[in-house]
Amino acid sequence: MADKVTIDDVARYANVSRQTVSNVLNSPEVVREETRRRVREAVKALGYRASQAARQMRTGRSRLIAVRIEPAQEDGINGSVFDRFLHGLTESAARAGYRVLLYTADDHDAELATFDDLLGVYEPDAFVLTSTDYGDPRTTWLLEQRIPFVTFGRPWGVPPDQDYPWVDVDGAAGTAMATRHLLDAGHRRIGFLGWPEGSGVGDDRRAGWARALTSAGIDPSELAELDSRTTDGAPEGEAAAHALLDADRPVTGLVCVSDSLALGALQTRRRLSVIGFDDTPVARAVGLASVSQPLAEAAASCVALLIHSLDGGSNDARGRTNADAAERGSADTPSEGPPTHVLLQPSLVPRKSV
Amino acid sequence: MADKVTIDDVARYANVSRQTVSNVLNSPEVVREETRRRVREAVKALGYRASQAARQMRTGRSRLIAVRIEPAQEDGINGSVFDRFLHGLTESAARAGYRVLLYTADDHDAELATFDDLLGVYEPDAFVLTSTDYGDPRTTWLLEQRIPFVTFGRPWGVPPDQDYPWVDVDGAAGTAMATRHLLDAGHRRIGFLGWPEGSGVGDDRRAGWARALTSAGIDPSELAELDSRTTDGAPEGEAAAHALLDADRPVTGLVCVSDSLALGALQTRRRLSVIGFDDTPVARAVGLASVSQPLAEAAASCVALLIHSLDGGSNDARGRTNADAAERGSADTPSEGPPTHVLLQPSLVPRKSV
DNA sequence: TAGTCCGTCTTGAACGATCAAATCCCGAAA
DNA sequence: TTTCGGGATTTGATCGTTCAAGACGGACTA
Repeated sequence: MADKVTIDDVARYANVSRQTVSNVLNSPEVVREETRRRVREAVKALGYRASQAARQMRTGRSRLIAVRIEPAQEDGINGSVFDRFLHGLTESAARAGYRVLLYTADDHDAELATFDDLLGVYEPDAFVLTSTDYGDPRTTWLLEQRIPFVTFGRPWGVPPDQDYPWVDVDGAAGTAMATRHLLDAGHRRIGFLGWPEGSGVGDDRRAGWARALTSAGIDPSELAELDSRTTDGAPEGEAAAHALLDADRPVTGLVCVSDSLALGALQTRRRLSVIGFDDTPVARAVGLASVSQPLAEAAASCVALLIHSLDGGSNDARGRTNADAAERGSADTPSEGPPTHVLLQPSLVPRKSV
Repeated sequence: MADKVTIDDVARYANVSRQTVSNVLNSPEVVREETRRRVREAVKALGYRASQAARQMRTGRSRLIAVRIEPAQEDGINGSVFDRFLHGLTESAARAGYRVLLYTADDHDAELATFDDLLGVYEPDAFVLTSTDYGDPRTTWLLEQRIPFVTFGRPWGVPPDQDYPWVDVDGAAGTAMATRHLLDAGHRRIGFLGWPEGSGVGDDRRAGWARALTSAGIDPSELAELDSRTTDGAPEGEAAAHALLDADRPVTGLVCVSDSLALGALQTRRRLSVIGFDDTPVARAVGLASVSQPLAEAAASCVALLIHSLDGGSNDARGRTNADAAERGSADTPSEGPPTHVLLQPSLVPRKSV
């Protein structure tokens, strides 16, 4: 393996100084056309790539984005959601010239300690947080330290003065879409299999179902007997589905907050149309219709928001997310404004379960 | 946020020189006890942590381990295996003072290019490769460049002169265990639902099933009619299971090469004991017995092997894997010898499907 | 003709750590 | 008393890059 090619090697080869090479790479506009060409040739000929470590020493920028990898979920089959998000994140980050650094943490306190540690040692430029919850201490801490970050997931119940950039998928729109799909197929008794109250994500998805039913003319008083709350898991879903099927006026369709619960509902083997949420691999495997989150795009949006605050918005076009499909939230000034929010629309994947 | 604490700040605070502080951290044995204590206090008081970038410039070591994150598997429900492995890797690496850097690549060629790119820019100290296949160009390239790496998965069909460290789980032992479990339960007609020939992993798992049946006195000529090959997926598994159940002498038990196929077999709703492979979340969800790979330990072993070749084996005890549970392969000299191989034993998770 | 400006390029310093070599200090040996 | 040895500590140089300031030269102006 040839010895490391440094900027001096390139400079010598192109008959210019270090700084000129550096300028060609970082501020090409200050270098004369002809020189620029010569330097670029030298770079290519020698296979030069700037050492990130040296660059970081001078600029203080590591081009690293830190993400916590969650332990495989004990409670369901939804682990692959994070997996796909992480894959998208790695890909989008790479396109923008960043890399993803992983860390783990068992709880919020451990995570704060890890923040501090990482910042002291590897100095990541930003963090991406997932599964934020009510009163999450992590966002507060990062805001205080003025460390750039984005969350994948809206801030449920965070005081509005603590605003920060986030990306999320409109869960309510997803369940509403699923509900409408069942309505269109002729169903009138459409139940909801959800989590216990208190989960921002879960309550949001329930709201979408309720909204769709109400605007279809279903009497709001009817909703209570169609609604069901249980912890996540296939056995729990099976039990809850049985209860809804054995009621006086049984349901004929079921919108579920997760594929785990939906899988349980399918296992009743009763005559029932079921739609799950997250389009996990198991949904594909068993032919379960499901609401699919645009995870690759969510990841791309996260990167785009980060790049915006890191590079001051002057990033190259390659790293941009498809903004057409994104609904910008609050009426921010497009540039230089307060943090931006991106709410993406999910889609329904119909399969034989409906 | 306080300004960055440098080694000079610590030196001043403890009334020693830079180098002494550095020595306390890297070669404490050359520093006098009393000085060591004073420096350690200063480090704690100021919250000093060595900048990785500066350290890397001098030492050439990045304390980064690069891993490719695989796209969510299109073909099954086994994605979570990689997920859990990655989690374990991150955790074990952190314990040993390393961090995991992610990258993606669509094919082997793209991956080689990414190797080169990463090595030029971020200079990871090592790579962890997963899903290696016949004649994998990546291992050859890394060996040529003398870049440390480990693979999770044995080298199937690699010339013996290209030896390198690997960690794997003994799939044959897993299917043999599953088969014995069914034999013990009184089954005599135990089929195998496997992948088409040509996959190292798949052939190995089939061999374990065959071995267990043969040593239980089943006539080897009987195996052919118990064996079934199909591509991965629940529908494929369902079809194949039906075929085995509708044969002249139907099977009563089924050992499967994956949870996807096993899930399909369960969907036949016939009287049949089924055991899957990988203990994915869906197995837990539907009560499918499955062979479980010790992924956290596999990850720990990967890190241990890497640390061995990176730090010359002189790593601290914290990062060690539990070597008791590991069977060392070939008779290497423990230290300074050729690459080490670790073959781990899976375990059977019995559930209501048996 | 001299002065000013501007575009282009070069030089010196700095980022924060470690390596290699020099220095200091103290006790033992000559 | 001087010399030597060696443990403990310090000093100077270096890794590869970018920042800040300086140098150069031609054009334009006064």
